[in-house]
Amino acid sequence: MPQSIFYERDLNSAQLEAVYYTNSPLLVLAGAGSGKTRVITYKIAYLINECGYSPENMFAVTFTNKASIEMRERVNLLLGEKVDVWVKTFHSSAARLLRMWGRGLNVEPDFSIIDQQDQHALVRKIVTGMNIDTETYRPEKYVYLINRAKDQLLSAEAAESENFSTDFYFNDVYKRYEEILAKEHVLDFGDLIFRLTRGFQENREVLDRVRERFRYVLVDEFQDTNHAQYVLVKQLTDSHGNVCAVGDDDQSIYGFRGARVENILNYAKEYRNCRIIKLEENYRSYQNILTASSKLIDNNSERLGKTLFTKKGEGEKLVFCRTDSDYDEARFIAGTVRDLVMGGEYEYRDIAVFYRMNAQSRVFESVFNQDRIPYTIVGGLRFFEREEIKDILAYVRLAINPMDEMALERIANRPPRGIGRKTVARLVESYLGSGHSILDVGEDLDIAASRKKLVLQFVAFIDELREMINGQDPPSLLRYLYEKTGYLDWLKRERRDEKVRNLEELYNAVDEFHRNNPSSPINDFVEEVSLNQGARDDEFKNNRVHLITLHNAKGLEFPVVFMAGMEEGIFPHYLSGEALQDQQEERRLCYVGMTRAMVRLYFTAARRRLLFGRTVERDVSTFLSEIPKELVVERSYGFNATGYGSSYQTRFSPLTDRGKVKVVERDISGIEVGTKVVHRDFGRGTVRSLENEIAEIGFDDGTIMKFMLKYTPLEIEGK
DNA sequence: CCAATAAGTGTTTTT
DNA sequence: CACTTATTGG
Repeated sequence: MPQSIFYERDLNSAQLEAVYYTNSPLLVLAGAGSGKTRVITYKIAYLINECGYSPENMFAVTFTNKASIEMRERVNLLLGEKVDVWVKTFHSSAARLLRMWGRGLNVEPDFSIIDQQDQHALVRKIVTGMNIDTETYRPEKYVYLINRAKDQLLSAEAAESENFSTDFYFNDVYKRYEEILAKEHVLDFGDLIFRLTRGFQENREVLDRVRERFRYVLVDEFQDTNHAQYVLVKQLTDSHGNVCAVGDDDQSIYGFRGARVENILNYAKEYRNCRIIKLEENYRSYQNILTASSKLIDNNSERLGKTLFTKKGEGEKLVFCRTDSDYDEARFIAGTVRDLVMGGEYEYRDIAVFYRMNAQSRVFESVFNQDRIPYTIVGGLRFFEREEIKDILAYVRLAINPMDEMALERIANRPPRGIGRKTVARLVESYLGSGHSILDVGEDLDIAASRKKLVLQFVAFIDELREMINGQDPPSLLRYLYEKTGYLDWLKRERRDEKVRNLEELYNAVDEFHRNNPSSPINDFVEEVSLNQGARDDEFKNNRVHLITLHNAKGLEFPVVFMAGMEEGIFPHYLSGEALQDQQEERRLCYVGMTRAMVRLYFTAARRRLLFGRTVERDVSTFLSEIPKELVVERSYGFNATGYGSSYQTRFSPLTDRGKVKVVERDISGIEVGTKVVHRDFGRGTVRSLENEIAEIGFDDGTIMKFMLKYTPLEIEGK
């Protein structure tokens, strides 16, 4: 029984119009914090409850996994049950459709998906193989160009005839790259969209079937679509025009991966009768934050132009603090976080620190650890990008797709089993090279007998794994894989404790996947992971400060936001390019960051910063000079400042100095090595060592910290 | 033929 | 700093 939804109560008039309007294609220009997710979710509910669409007719597409998870949750909440609405990222929808239709869309149904790391390794191999100098002809440049070509729906042949790149070797590299991918049944991220649009073009019946199913399409963050994605949306909708795109040109921050803001403009032109609705009331931030961000973004030209307003009051002034070093910057933020939380008004989870580069998170990690401030890093070195995880998954990949040479090369000798580079090269040459899979390797293999035995053993194991995929449940398969390969033992022998823990965590993830999807084969897990869907979703459950890149922060909001590293060269980043387009994209990124803040917004900049092993001096970011002075108060921190400064350590480190923490000695009986515990702020973990009532605890997310048990808010799990 | 060690080099943002 | 390549020793 669908619960009743009070559209008039929950939505303002512009939002309401956007939800109710169904007569033609709709473009919603939604300013930051103007309730765009609300519009999309209510519109889905409205279409289902009032317009006769069924849930499986709906297709809502987003860019990030985070956004899709959140939207799916909100749709389910609104409709009162788990419904079969497709809410997915572009890439995972494309992967799913390609798998569903397989050869109907001219792809091999067993294809593997490679990420940028794999792409890079492959291109490097190609370039080396061509005997070109990798210094002057850099693999990362070719990866970039290939990806951009695919965003433009340009095959290797088309790229050549259209003179896509003037690089001397580009066309050769791209062609060779495509040959290898085709031979190995491998697709990269760009292919997922490219091959789907091409498949639709070549097989109209399939496209018609898909259109019959998806009768209404909603696109979130439309300003981030690239050409290929734009074409895909058109293919799906131009027959019926049931499409609603939501976006904000001021928040376009993915130009570097082919996103085109112009799509927003073209959309209105190309879809005749397109209706445009602007959402301009901001529900998130106080006026000062809104004014400051508006003034900043005013410096960009070529905007569609929206005027955001809020009914909230002025609110707090923004704060700017210049520190001597990056460490002081982190200490200032840590101290302020502590003050805010001690003040009782905010919790750790209300606070976020934004930065331009992942590398900046290190200092925060170190200082926050010292100061016992619980934090979580969003993005960064992702769990599924770690070496050991990719190794194990490569075994599964190879078992699923025995043509996958990249997977083979990755794990043939991990753990070391006497199958080195040369031997692998020979295998590749005589089998994969001639269209056979690794499973075809037999006695006729032309290498020394001792080595041949090793290879045949390895092949037999992969074959065995392949059989298990259908016969065994994923967790058992994984456990068997750990043991039979000796991978886990190898790591233990090498004392790579963290990697061992990560493999245990991988097992847990597979186990959880299996519980949630009892009938799904491990293939589905691998696919989720390949598309980075497997991101742990418990991030928000724990009460922690969020450390997050500006790009990852899009779509989120926090009462308190720190924007760190506001220094020329870092933000705007010195590699972002001189072109006006690039500068403006950096400014939009700054705008995105600022508009995440609800109540308090802090900027920090360090005079000196240790970057890549070198100390560099930097000026304050020009972006700060674009914000009206009267909205900002300056705070100082450092040797000459009062209050904080170099005396910080002695003043702050014992918690009791602050006078606000009651010290109660805690009962520590029952805690020993191996005990599973729950920390008030840090969540679940296991005691790794215990000495003089000081315990070292390894938390589930991999962080390790030491605590004096008497003073630590710790419970034994389940007690 | 393979693994461990030393020297050298280029550093964004993400599906 | 982290990651790749060159060298040496097993």
